[in-house]
Amino acid sequence: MTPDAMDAVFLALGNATRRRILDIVKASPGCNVNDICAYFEISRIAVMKHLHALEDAKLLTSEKRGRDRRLYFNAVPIRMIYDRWTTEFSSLWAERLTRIKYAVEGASETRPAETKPSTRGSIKAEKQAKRGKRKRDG
Amino acid sequence: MTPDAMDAVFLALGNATRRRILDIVKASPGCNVNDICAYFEISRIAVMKHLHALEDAKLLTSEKRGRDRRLYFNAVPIRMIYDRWTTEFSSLWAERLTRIKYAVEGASETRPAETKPSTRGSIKAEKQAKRGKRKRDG
DNA sequence: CTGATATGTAACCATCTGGTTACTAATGAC
DNA sequence: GTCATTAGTAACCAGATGGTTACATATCAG
Repeated sequence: MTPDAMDAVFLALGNATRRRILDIVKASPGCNVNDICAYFEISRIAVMKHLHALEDAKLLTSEKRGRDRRLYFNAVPIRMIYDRWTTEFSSLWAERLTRIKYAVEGASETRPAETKPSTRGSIKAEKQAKRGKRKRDG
Repeated sequence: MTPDAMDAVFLALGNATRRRILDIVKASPGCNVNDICAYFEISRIAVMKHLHALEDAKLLTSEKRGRDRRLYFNAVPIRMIYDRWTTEFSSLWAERLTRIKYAVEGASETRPAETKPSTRGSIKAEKQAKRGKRKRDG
């Protein structure tokens, strides 16, 4: 799953109205735009923008049927994130809250420090000031 | 999990830089702000804003230690969404892609229609027009 | 055809987002 | 104490987001 696709999915889900729309379409597949509008106080155009966002994220599919646009829920993107998380973070599901414990109790003096800080890039100044001295290594 | 909390989590995850930051902190718990900055070309202030967003979403915790702010990953919010999805959408994990098939093949004449369209709210006009006249006569 | 319904498009506006620079404050090393 | 380092705050800016109104098009019911 490309980062852009992921952005689209998370951003689409990052709005309560859109999550509600998703729930509604999931509950009544084949409904049209006005059906969705009936649930909200915002304008039809606003609803359509939400629908576009959800379609961009591929969380909804739609099909033109006469005057209507029929809407359907699509679980695939959620499934893909689900899969990523279950693999990516699977160890954490096992650990549960142990990371919190670590953060509070375990971290006193040790600093695991960096893993691969590549560029040491400098925006303007700020990092230029660092050139002279370096410490904390020996 | 409150809708606002959910918004915060999804919006925090809806940005590739923030997801990368999350990965970095997860890989090196206890790192400080400058450690994170070393991975990016953007300014430290921009990184801090991302860190604030992640802390708002409770995806990161931090602890002030001398000059440094030490950062730790927190899996709880992701775990909660994970749990919501596995229960909320569990049937869909079974169905897999059948909803797509339905959308393309199954939906021909039937319209499951609404489930509880409440208000029939009207923003300004648009829905007012549904009772009386029309204007498109010129 | 006439007119109502359903969707689509365009232009506008306020606020949020993600970035910047400039400056301030606290702490650690010598 | 002095000064570099780390973090925080404030003000600014371009572009995205989420909302609006006005208008346009397409289809369905007579």
